[in-house]
Amino acid sequence: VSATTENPGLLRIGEVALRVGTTPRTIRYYEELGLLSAAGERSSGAHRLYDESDVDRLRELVRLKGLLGVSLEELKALVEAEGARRAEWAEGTSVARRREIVGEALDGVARQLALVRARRIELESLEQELCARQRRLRGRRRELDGPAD
Amino acid sequence: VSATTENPGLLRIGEVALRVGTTPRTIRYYEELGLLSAAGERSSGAHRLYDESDVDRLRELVRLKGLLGVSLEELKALVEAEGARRAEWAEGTSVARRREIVGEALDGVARQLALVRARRIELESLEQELCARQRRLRGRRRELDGPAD
DNA sequence: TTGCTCCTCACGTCACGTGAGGTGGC
DNA sequence: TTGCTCCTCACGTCACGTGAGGTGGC
Repeated sequence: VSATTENPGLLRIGEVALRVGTTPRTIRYYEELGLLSAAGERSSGAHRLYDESDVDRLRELVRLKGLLGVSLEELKALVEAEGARRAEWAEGTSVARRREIVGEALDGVARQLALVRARRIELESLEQELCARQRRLRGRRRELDGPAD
Repeated sequence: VSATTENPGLLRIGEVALRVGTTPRTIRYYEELGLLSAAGERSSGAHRLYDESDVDRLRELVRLKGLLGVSLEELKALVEAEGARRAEWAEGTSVARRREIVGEALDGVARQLALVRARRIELESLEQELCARQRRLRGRRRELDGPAD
């Protein structure tokens, strides 16, 4: 709820962890691996400070890691490739190179979609089985409650 | 492909791992934790032998662990509770007790369904976002390929 | 006898959790 | 000054991976 007095919109690591649904330890670990930029310049030993864009980025990392089921190393490669494409695109380049960039981005999206769809299909199958068990159990409960024959 | 000569339908740990899509190390670890019965009696140092029902049980454990996202300790509690209910049911008991057993089973199924549905909904949301990105990228690709104005 | 898979330690790894002891901003 | 959160080691944990050295069945 409270931030630093002189830095209006900035959050400390505990607040960020709360908002994203993770822990300070995890945030420091991701920074150590190079998944998060090092939270601005920081005199060593000083508190880390984050803004809203840092919160968004972290939330997306946590989400992708959980839903795609990839390692942190794979996740880092994934977001770095995406970042490199965006940077090169914004920098301005030839139409031929832009076509390549779009192609690589489409490949990346296709790989992620394959992972997500496979998991969703398996989850739906398990969900159907659980629903079937639920119906059978409710049937048994009705039998036990009143065999009103 | 080959089993032991004198024990017709039995499989060794490597074959089981292949069929289930896991590793011998994981199977031994699950046995150590008590998730798998100790693969029959075994003179110490002898090879572990499994039948089809062991394969099915292991496959289900691996599947539930991956899809529910629970720890092995939680998974053990889950399947042990289920086993205890089935055992007590088969043993034969009062109608009142049977009602309780069905109620507990329904609670367990409801908890698993909640986990599965939450994950499925999050996956569907990510899938929609990825599809939207895919459409935008395909749009850009068409623009780059031929601005046939 | 030669390979093959298996066995049991036991140390390594990944993604953090959890104190230990200390510093910094309201 | 008192709490609070923060800091940096650094060891612990969970779910295995990975050799090291050895035994057992075709």
